[in-house]
Amino acid sequence: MPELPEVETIRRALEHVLLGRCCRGVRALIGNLREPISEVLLNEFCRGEIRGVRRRAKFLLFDFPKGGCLIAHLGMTGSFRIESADFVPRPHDRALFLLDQKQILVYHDIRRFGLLRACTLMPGEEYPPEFVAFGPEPLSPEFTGAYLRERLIRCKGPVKPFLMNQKVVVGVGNIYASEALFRARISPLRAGNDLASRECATLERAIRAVLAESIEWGGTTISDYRQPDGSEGHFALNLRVYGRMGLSCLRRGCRGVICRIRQAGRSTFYCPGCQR
DNA sequence: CCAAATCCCTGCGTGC
DNA sequence: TGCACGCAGGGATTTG
Repeated sequence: MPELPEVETIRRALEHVLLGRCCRGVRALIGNLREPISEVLLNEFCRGEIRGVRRRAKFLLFDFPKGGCLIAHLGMTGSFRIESADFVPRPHDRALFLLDQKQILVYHDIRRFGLLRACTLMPGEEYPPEFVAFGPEPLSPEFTGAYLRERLIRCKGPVKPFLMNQKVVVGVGNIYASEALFRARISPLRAGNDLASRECATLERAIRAVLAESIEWGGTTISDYRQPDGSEGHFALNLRVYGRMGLSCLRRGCRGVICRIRQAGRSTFYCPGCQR
């Protein structure tokens, strides 16, 4: 569930709590994630002062001395929280980062689609090598209507799954792809190469707007997602199509009813009345 | 090379 | 009450 706005919300909260703090060791608990948690590598590279908490795509990066870096992904159900050193682990807690001041950063993930991986970055290397194929950040200047047009022109398939391809643009998942297309009034079924330049520009602005707005609201809490302090994000109130199957379209003057269809194995929500 | 399908995983809601 | 089933979906992998 966590897409860019949720991960960015978590990043900001963790940065606030963790920057300058010290990690003295890591403990892996029962249960592998997407790949096994290497306690050995985590203890080698994720130790000492936490010098940065960054985000790229839906990944969080924690910077440590000597280029040490923790790559974390929340998958569908991952979350971080802070506990005191004497807490009793809960079911689905997967890893403990032992901090100073008798605190522990806990990584919790019910469905184990998440990832915790330690690596080292070479001097001057901003991101781990596995990130090279990523598309631009949607809130960065590189993400323009012209760029989107250039990519869409070679896309024969429907535009909605295309927006969720991290090689095209990162951070857009199932919820915000539907929401952005609604705002741009473009049907999710349209072939990418069918979109006019104007529509690409509209779509680019819609993606930016919906993501930026959601960050302001602290992300969308659908089921598991929580901010690190346990509070919910409130963007769910602003969702206009996602999860609204059978309900009437919220666009003024539109009498349409929101449909749910299946695209590339995922639910897509849209209004056939005003998305063309 | 691209796109669609499959798999991973667990909790929850539904229907019988 | 209990159980089978479908669904949720990010991303890696497989298949077409």
